[in-house]
Amino acid sequence: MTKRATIADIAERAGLSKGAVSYALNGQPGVSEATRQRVLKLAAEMGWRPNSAARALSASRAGALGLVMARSTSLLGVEPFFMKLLSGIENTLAARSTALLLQVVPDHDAEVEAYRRWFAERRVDGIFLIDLHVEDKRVLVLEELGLPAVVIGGPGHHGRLPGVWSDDASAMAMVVEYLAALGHQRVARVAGPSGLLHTELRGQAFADVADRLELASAVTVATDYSPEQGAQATRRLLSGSARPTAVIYDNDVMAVAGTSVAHEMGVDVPGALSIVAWDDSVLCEIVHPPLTVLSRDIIAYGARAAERLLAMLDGEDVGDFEDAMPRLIARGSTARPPA
Amino acid sequence: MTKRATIADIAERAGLSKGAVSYALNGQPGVSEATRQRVLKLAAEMGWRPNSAARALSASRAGALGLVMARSTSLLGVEPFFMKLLSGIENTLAARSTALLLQVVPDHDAEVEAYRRWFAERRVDGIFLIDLHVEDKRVLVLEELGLPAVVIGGPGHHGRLPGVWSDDASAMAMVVEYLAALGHQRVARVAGPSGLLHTELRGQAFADVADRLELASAVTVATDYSPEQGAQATRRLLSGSARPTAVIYDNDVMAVAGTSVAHEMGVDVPGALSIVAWDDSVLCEIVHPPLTVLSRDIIAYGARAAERLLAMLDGEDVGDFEDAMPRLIARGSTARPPA
DNA sequence: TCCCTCTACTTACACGGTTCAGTAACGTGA
DNA sequence: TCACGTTACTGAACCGTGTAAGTAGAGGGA
Repeated sequence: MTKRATIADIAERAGLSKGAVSYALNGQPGVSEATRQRVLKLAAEMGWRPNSAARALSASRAGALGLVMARSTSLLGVEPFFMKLLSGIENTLAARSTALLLQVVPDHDAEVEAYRRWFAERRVDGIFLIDLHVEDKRVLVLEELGLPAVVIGGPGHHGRLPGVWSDDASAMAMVVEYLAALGHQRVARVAGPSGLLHTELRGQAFADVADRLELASAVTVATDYSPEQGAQATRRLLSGSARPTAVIYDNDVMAVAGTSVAHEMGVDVPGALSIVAWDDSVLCEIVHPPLTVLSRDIIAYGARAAERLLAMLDGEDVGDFEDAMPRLIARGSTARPPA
Repeated sequence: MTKRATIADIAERAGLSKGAVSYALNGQPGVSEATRQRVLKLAAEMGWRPNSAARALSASRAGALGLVMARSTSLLGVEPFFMKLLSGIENTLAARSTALLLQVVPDHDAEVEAYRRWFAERRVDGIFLIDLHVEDKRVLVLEELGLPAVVIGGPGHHGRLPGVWSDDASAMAMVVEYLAALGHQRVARVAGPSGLLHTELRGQAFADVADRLELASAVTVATDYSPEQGAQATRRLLSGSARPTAVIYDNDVMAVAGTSVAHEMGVDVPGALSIVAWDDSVLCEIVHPPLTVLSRDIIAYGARAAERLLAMLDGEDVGDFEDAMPRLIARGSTARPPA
């Protein structure tokens, strides 16, 4: 059982007062350079680390940020997106030795409840808000509480909170233009849940570009992001009379599920059907054929969000941030449509 | 901007001292029932919640538990296992309003560093240790620090810390016996990283049961759990002269990757090759054919671990816990071997 | 010599909750 | 009437840091 040293212990060993030791440790003026070095050396020897509770109490700063994931248990963890985002956030936070509090809840009501509790208990200094919805009530709650937050998602619907997003509309245009250039006239889209802002933005962009390019058909099917619904949507699309020759999936797991359904129905990919997945992951590379994807650096994306939230807590006036546009990585799942 | 009430605010409004209010709020004797009700009502009205830092400082208890994930970025988030485990842990913690601190690091050295920091800063009261290795140095560090912890993994190699595990050896025996009963004589195993305890336990069990059943061949290929290596291992196995007729994969994503490789090489599943995946997920259900799996209730598993860690912090003497044996769910990927 | 400034500290208090040691007020039994 | 116990509180100390305010001593200029 290791003992944990306090400032008082160091002060006693150094023959100084607690105050002087505190100044020395925090790089504040008020102690001589010789004393400072002596104190720092002593503190390192004794393995001193500030007690986070004491510091939080004194500074009225928790030294922690919070992230709540509202996900039904069935959807949980099938998408690599979150773990990558978390990893990116962590990289930045660890460097500033700020902790991350995580909570998994079933819905937005529970999420709001978690925010209120964290706020009232002063557990966190700020929040990462993910899965932004259209007219998202969570934004209102955070604004009302005055709890600093960065919204991962946008543009729009994030109120006065700074947002971080990637340009989904342009990316969607790029994909559809690419498919049209290959000769596809009947393009379908297997979308995420309809309340989600980026689902709506992509949907709008999809309709706009299909209109502009005068495609013969541009159908959208809404899902809950789960592979089951992705498979089901694919079955429906491939069973219809005017079967699409290309399908764009809103996430990687649905694209993998869709590819599997195509096999099952004897539809050749990419000979008879081209497939594009939004967000890359190892999954997309190992299915047969490997999937053409829209790839983002999600880890960097998380890091950007964390940097902005930290800057916000330092009193900086941070604005919105638009990440680099997703890259289109063509693999084996896209080709010219059948003649 | 909502204001946060303190005990002093309540005391003033109630015309009492801070001490009396504290007794009333915590159900301690020393106040009349009438006063207690008045204080509780006032506290609810004012939206009072204990300041976690103040309580932590006073009680020398952080009110938080920690979990560190040591994973290389490429492996990150492809396995549904962790999110389910987290969800199970959270369910239990939320009920006791204990927070969970999460950190993602690249390796065990960084993980140990995180433990030391959390301990020195008094940020957490306990730790969930995951991915137990053979002769795991993290166990030694936690024991040395005297930081309470529950080890998710075992049996064995978890020192004096309580462990929570599922009976992988019996499960492995069950699967191999099932395959042998179908008529398979050449069974292969695509395993996880060799240092991991459950990889070793499963490997030992695999060898034992193959021996006992006098199988013609029982090869094991080690991987890093990634779908790439799963695919590569499958290619090697299917290219050899004495090709196996059944393969057991240590996780779901490698099994999916392996199925894809079989398609790519024109090997029919399950006609020419049977496939079994360890740990179920939606992924296994949506590939073609759906995979026969070993299924565990991972959410419940996480909940059990959390309950035990909380009990430990309450001073109870908790022992080890062996979870229910994984269930074998036969789907379309297993059949009699070719004649 | 006196006064002023600067350095290098010390002292004291605040943060918000818990808890221990009093202490009035009241009832009770002899 | 007094000793005694109980109830329902109050006041103060404590947890470990951070920081504003105060102070001794040195040094310098007139």
